[in-house]
Amino acid sequence: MSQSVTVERILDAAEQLFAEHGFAETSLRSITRRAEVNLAAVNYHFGSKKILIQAVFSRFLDPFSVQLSEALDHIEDQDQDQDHVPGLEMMLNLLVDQMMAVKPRGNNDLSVCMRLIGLGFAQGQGHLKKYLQSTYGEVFSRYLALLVRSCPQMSVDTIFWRINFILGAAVFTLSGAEALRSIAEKDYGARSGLEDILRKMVPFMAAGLRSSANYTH
Amino acid sequence: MSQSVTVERILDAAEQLFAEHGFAETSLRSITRRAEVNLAAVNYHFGSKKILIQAVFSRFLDPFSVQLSEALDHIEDQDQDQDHVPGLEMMLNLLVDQMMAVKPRGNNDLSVCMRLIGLGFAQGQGHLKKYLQSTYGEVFSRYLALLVRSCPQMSVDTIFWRINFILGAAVFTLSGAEALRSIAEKDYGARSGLEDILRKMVPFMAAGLRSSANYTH
DNA sequence: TGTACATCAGTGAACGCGCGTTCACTGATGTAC
DNA sequence: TGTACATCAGTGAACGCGCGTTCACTGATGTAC
Repeated sequence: MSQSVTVERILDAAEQLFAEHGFAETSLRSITRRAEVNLAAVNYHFGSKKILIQAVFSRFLDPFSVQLSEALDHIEDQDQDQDHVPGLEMMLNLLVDQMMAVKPRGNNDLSVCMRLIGLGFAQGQGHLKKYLQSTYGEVFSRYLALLVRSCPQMSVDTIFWRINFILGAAVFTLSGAEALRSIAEKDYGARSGLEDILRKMVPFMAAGLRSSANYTH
Repeated sequence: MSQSVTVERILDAAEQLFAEHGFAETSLRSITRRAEVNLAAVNYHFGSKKILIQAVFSRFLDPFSVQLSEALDHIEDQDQDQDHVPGLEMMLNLLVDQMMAVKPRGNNDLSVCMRLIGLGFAQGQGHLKKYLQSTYGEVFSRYLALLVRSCPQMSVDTIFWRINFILGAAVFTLSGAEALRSIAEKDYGARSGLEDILRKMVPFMAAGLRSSANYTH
């Protein structure tokens, strides 16, 4: 193995603990205790806690962004040939497909990664936002451009805010997905997988994006 | 004044710094430095950092929840008399009205409070979620019951998830409202107040809640 | 084949620092007699 | 009116603790001659 087993153990433990308690609230001592490795190993392999946090994101975002990028290539190629614009639901489902397809590791828990994304948006950690922006910003922008093209003609302002609304709905729901699923099961006995939730979002988002009336009060 | 000026100074400073950096990342030393009060004053007046965090929320949520509760009383009374169900847009706009109406303090910045709510959802701070649930859960449930009644007939499962989607859109957008507004202004020169953003959400949310098709893939 | 050296993963113990909290104390104001 | 005591907001300095990071070191493996 090119990567040492210690590195993987640290990343596994860090991923779980960050998702449970947040970045600032998780100490290197708790991570190395769970990983059953020496405290100094984190700074030996990663250099600092900051870089460890970024590495946790890279491990699942790298394969995801590569796959998504290829899917976008495919769509752009098709468009050039046939000159047809993909539907809104198709574009949203594409993202769900890509999320479900990414299986970087055996023990990978998608909802843990979702929770990390949610935390990344909310928590301080300015370095993390800069890192995510500079590393994955381009793929994200490409997807957004295609999504906008699939929306009915509307003002830049309206599109801008509605994209933020759907982003918020996704991040919020998925970062709390674990908890929400158990509430749903307890309250009315519905067991839903992560994919079910994502698919439920599609018509909601499509309808929201399409809604015409700027309701005047 | 019944409340000492020191207490207000601490709450003002804590509110701003929590919103900027998060709860764990903000030290009592930085709060008391900005408030220009003695470090020990926090523990003297509040007892602990935990209770200070809760007090910051109480200061703006208490007046809000009282006003909202009165507005809900009014709607429930009207309904009994006239037996008509308020529209979805009306219910959503009601919430915006209440948010804009609450002016607990002169220097109050609504977007700072919104950001705190967003952080409260995302950050660890288990004690905070318990506190918010036990203190404001009842008003929230009452509003939700009325909102559900205004939705077209649909399954419990669909309603449950869609409520979470709109909650996410609201929390996410408002907690980053300050940053998003400056991006919008820089990118396409549109200046929008907080109320503008909230009103833009109404048709989006109404359309999302109403969307009928459970799009099959 | 044997020896000297380099590289590298990992370790144990300590470093200095900033944290939330505590405590004995001050000084101003109110109250009882 | 004067004195003794109680209450209360606020203070300065220190407490012990857990934090991220550093450093000298070990022991295994690879490489050169």
